Amino acid sequence: MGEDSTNQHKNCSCNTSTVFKSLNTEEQELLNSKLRCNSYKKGDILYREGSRITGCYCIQKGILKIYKTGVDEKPQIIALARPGDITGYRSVLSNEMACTTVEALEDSVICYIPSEIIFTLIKKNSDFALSLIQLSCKELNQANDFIKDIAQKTVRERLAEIVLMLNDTFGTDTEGYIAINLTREDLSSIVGTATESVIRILSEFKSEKIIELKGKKIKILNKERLKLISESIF
Amino acid sequence: MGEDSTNQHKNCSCNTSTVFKSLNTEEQELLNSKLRCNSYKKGDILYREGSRITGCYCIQKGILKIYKTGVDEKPQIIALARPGDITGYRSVLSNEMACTTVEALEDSVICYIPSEIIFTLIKKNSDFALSLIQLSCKELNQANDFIKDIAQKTVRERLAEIVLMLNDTFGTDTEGYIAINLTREDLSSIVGTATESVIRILSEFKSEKIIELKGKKIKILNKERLKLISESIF
DNA sequence: CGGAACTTTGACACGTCTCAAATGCCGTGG
DNA sequence: CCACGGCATTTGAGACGTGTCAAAGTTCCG
Repeated sequence: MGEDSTNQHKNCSCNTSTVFKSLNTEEQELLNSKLRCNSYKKGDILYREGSRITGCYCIQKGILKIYKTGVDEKPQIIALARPGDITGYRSVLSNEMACTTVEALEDSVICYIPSEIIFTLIKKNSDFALSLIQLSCKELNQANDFIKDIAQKTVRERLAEIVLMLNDTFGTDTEGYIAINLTREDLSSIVGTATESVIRILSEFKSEKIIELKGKKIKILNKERLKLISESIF
Repeated sequence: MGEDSTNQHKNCSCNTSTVFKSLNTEEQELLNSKLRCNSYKKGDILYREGSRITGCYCIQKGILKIYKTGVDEKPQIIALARPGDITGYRSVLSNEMACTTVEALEDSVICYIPSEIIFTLIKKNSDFALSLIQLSCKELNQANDFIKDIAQKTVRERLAEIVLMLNDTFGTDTEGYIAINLTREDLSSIVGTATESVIRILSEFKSEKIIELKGKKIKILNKERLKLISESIF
């Protein structure tokens, strides 16, 4: 994991990623001088839950799946990360072991940012610190929303919601299919249900002409309907 | 709500609360000069989901219940806050509407801290900023853990877990009962289940001599057993 | 081309929710 | 101080959603 280690600072999306946008030129150069971009192949693990990490990761290309391991080693996907997102900052800033496992869903290019730089930038630039706070607050709110959903909604409603979220987050390819390849198992581990339930409900959606399926790919045909389902309105 | 508004800075737990511990004397005085302590009665609402808040709240005395409103107005409790905890900082820092409703579970004394002070302190003191980041990261991790639990564990397991959490967080009175009064409905809204399910499982625990019940009060008799249940080990 | 991993379908069991009704508790007002 | 009404708790019965297990079909990739 992590072969092809290079220092190709140019065009690193770290500089334009929302949390880093508050850095001035000098600080950006400091950041660039310490970055290290690595390539990962589909299935590679960036780090595992419980391991110590010494920096955080900014995605340049690819998609990461971030999960916690539950009962019987069953994974619960907490988030998906795409280019521009950063991960690992939580454990770095709290100086704790990683609380999630992070795995590449596709071949990816990821920038490694050593902890010291993060701490230095927080000290130097309070706007950057504020951006980080806002980022974690945003994620916290999303997490709390999902707790509400998973506690109150049916699997069908949650699945509708997740499909909409994937569509908004990852966009669609030229044919209109959502631009992310998730196994049914991954999907079930996001929704918080059994793989078979995801399969059954997806084919219900299909026969109701709400979505179209081609292998792992999903295309939304009736976004309005999906939205109503996700909001428990029939 | 919020009668008895005074400026009794003395002994305000804000100063010793973890996030404020990194302030120097001068900064603490600045903070104190802007605080405003209010009393709230059981059932009072500090603020509602969707409303704009202009500061955050530090609990001196009492317990707050923090919840989101879901389908059919059904509340989902996201957190309970006790003396020393602060709430509302998330919406303040992101400059967004409140994403939760906060209600006093008991008669409480709460310090109001205007937004400007928080922003000023972040600018002046990067350690304070770091503390805030760490706080939100901690809450984020707890939220993610709970997502994993609610997605994978049974109601029985989650209830065991919540009872243990309440015991650790709020301690016990002289008789050994957990020092918090929650209705069965509140409990169900934390665990994410129906009120009747909470009642049934609590009486199971009781007949299995794992807990003792006296009205709303719960006393843990067999902590080890409860821990095993919460970890899906039979 | 072969094997492994993933997907799909069916049958079934079980946990949990819902609804309904009875009981218990508590504060209010007479 | 007691009676009342309202709210919380408890218990039961039944329905429904979801998880589990098993087996067959399909896709993917070396």
